[in-house]
Amino acid sequence: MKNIRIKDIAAKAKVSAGTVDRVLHDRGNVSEKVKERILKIIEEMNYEPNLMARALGTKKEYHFVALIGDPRYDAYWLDPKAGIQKAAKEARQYGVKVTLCMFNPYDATSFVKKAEEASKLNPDGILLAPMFYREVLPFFEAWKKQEIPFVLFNTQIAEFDPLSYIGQDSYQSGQVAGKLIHYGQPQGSSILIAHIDEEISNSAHLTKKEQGLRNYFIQNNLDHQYEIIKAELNLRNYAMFVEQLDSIFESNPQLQFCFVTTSKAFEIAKYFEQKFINHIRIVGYDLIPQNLHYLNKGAISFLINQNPLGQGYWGINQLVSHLVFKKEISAIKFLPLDIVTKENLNYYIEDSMLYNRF
Amino acid sequence: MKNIRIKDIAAKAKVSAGTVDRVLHDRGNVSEKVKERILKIIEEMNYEPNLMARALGTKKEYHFVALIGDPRYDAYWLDPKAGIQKAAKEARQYGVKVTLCMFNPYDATSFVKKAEEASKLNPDGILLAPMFYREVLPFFEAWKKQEIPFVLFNTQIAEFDPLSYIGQDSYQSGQVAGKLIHYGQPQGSSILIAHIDEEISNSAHLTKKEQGLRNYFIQNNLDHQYEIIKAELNLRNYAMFVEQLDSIFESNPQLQFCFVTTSKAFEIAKYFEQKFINHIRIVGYDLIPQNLHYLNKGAISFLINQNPLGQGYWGINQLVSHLVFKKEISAIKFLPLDIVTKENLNYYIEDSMLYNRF
DNA sequence: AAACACATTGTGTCCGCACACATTTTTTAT
DNA sequence: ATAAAAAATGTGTGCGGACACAATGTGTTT
Repeated sequence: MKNIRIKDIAAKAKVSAGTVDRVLHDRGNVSEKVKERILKIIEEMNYEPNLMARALGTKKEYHFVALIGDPRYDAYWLDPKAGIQKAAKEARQYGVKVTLCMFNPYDATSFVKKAEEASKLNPDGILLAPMFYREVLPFFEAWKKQEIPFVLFNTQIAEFDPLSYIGQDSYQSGQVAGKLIHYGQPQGSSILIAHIDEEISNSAHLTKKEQGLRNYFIQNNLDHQYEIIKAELNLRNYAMFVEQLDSIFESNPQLQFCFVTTSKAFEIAKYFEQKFINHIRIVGYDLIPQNLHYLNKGAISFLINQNPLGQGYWGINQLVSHLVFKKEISAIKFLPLDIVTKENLNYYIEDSMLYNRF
Repeated sequence: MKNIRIKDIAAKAKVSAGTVDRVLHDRGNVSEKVKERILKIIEEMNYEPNLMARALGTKKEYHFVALIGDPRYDAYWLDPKAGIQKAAKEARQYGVKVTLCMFNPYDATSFVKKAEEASKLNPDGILLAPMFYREVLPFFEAWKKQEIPFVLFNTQIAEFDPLSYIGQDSYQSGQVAGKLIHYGQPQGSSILIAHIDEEISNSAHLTKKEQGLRNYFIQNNLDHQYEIIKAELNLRNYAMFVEQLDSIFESNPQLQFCFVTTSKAFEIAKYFEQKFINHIRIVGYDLIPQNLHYLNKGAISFLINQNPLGQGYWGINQLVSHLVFKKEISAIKFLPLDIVTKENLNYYIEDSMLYNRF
């Protein structure tokens, strides 16, 4: 049994293909009676359009904008960028163009400026990492009014229903970190939670990671065995950063673990290296080169992979699926919480990430 | 600038589209001179065929056979089967049909019988899990003679170059297990390697996993701190299975870890449950329901995910990519060594993570 | 009843490619 | 030199869908 075509439906309904087409696209100019008959037949025959034929016939062009951090300020953004570009390349032959608007991830003003640029381009869809909560809200409203669908990634924001959110369950990643620490030291331990280099008030996901970790111990009735110390650190002033760490580790000699909620675990590793500290284990996020360096040296025990490349890729992919192929897409797409260590690292880098999962 | 079409190349080369087409498909009947000219232009203009138009235009039907284990004998095979079926469904509209041939994974004769069935169907391609090394070799030869391309998955066999191999690096997964054990007990420990329910002589991957584990400790100069005990166990006779375990744990009271190289970690967990043993940590393979039960209870610490669903999916996908879309495909596709624990489990089983492709 | 507006339905072409078939050019045989 | 065979090249159609446009049909106005 072959696939049902518009022709087949037209034949069964004793109308022409054009009429069926009008019904399919709800373009009107079809009598109620015929419309219902056709609709019923479509239902019965379980018609599914041939997406390739559809894409082939249409010459509509789609223009998407990706609003992401600029890798020149933070190398983390190399991966999302690469993922976006890969998706853009694949979608090019379907008439999709993607413009990158890259902001300074440390500067809200820059974000606003680039978001304005993005708006001015009047794209058919937007993919963005809404790093600055306060600043992004007015844009959400504007895009909604203009009916420009947008997909969020990297940072979850519940409000203002986007077309889709791609990212990780930050809370759950904190739980994973809890497990790794607990498994590494079942008798109990002293843990430093370090939020490095991101404004915590504007970054809900950092708090979620922290909560996930804390709740792991509470839920498992281990909270009296594990002491948790929290620190917000900033690298703008490196001397001060070191000073703060000095003070923390001097006053807490019993510390055995360090959980870094941002991609800056390597900074802690570097500090340990300089101070000849090697008894404190580090769990962090993101497979950026500096982190990998210390992962391979054994200074970092585990990294939780947020698959930034995949996030960028699937972000564009969602836009394409929805707008070009008019497929149903899921409103939220959690990527797996990959536990990465020196031994399985190879399979998480490169663009193998795109193929190896669905 | 739009995509280059055959027409564009034809115009530049001052020939007709038909001639370009002949060159593209190497169908001959083109003079050397013209062929080279066209080839050069194709190169220059960086032509990439429109795959949708290609798939649309051809009415050729493809018939693939998937030769896998029957889930009725071992629930492990549910996942590969599901992955294959998902890929088959997606590929259906390109004229692809997939027939499943499922053998009893504990019975080489059954494998041979089903492999013969598969051959008789004279398919355009075969995806198979070559579980029985000796028995599968003659089929490889036959298929090669018949020019039926085949893709291997699940079990790696180096010889008889298949179109592609999909699976895990078994050796490296042993290394991961080593890391998990070392991290959990840095001072050294006593480890049981359990090969359960598979004939080790016919399953090279079990040995590779073992080697990976052993070498982890050797490479890190820890081999004098970690004592490794090896056991080959069989579940045909459960009483004997228990007896063997009894004897092992009685004579090795210092055991702290158990590394199960097959998907039968839950059998060890069950045994521990019955014997009220809870100080020995288990690392195993495969997210099958029984394993997940004990993972959630905490009896199993980690499972290494072989992503069997993905293996099935990508196996069919490779055949489709190669034969239907005539894409270049990689000869080997290692899937990541996912470290799965209770806390990140959800993201490896939900099929909401089955990303849509376009 | 003719003229017209408007609602409804049908027809044809294009999208890019593959392949069958038609046509032209070149080579070979007589 | 000419016919026949072979090689090289060109042309046309269909795949399934989208959409512009053409062609009906229906009802209203004068």
